[in-house]
Amino acid sequence: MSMKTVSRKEEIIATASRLFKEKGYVAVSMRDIAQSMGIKAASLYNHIDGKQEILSTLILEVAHEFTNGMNQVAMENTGPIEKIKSVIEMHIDITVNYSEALAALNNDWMHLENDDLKDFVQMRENYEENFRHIIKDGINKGEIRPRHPEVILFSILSTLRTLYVWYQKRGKLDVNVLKKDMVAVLLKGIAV
Amino acid sequence: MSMKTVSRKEEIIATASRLFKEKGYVAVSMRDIAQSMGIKAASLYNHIDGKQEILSTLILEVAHEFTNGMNQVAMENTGPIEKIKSVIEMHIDITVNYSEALAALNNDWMHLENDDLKDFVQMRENYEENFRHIIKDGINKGEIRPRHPEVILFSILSTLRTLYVWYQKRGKLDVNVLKKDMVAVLLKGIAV
DNA sequence: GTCTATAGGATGATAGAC
DNA sequence: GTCTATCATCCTATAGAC
Repeated sequence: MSMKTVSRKEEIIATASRLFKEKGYVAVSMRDIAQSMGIKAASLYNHIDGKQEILSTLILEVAHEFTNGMNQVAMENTGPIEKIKSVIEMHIDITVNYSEALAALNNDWMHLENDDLKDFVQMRENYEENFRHIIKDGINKGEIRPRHPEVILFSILSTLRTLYVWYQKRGKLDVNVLKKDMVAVLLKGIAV
Repeated sequence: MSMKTVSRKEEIIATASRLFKEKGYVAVSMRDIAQSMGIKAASLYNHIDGKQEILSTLILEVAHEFTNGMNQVAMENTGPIEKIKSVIEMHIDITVNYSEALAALNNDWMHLENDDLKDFVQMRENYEENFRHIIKDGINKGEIRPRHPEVILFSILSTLRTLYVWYQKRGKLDVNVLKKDMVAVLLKGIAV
């Protein structure tokens, strides 16, 4: 039985995530990150290549989680409504597990460079396209109301993507209550 | 009959808004803004006090719009559902009119300083508190389903606050169609 | 693995000429 | 109202001692 060993690199990335969440990637300096760890900025470079590597490691790890999660849902042998329910729950699970990294993913992805940027944008487009397909399928099968698919897609995704902000602020609601209410609100609306 | 005169200061703020939307406040330099206008950075200071003034002018103008809009809705002599409908429509109207400034309001408000920051946070809290009150009132009166009020509040607000991203990306849907579908989706959900 | 020192460049802002 | 020149400061990153 061994404790999980947190490498210095992982520690740097975790510290940076917290700072990025507060001020954003560009406004956080290597000195800020180092100071938060009680060392000097130059020491960081013994463990990482540079500031960019922190950002791309942080973002791409979570982006892959979303991509994998969505691909699994797309392959489920269930109906559209059940799939959307799965997407919502998957999104909530990832939010809870990676809550610190989600700010950078949502707000600082445009500061990725070269292939990292391309990969991220591609994954994001695929994700949305998968979701869009589920919604259109649901409308065709009469399980989803015939509203503009983009409005439905955008409405649900906005809520899910911003969840990390509220999940922290509101004293961490119970995950199962959150899933239940969120699914109900997004699927059934709020009006009686 | 005279054309609206756009002062140099307004031009600076409009240019900055566009740049802030792409890269964020911190990543945009005074040189970037000046170059976009075809002048040198030093010339900007003849019209504005500094970079901070651009940000605070930009954000606080829109923040006041939201505050005034919400205060008007709160004073309406109607029921909770009608009030929420009004909030949604008001939010869409402001999004359409100030689409360039909303990125900074949503993503860069933390870079405001001193009283500007305090004022913004205060306005935002009041706004949310007004909205929360409408929702709780609706639940009490049986017009809104008895879900966790924070989930309802967060779900609607997230969608409305992110609208500016989608409104631009999706080739500017017709505003009235958008209002109708958005109200329907948020109030009645998506499931048949 | 951390330090000090520093290179090399970008940044916000000012002074003063035109 | 815009320019050039410049200051003081901050930034990422590297070199080399310990």
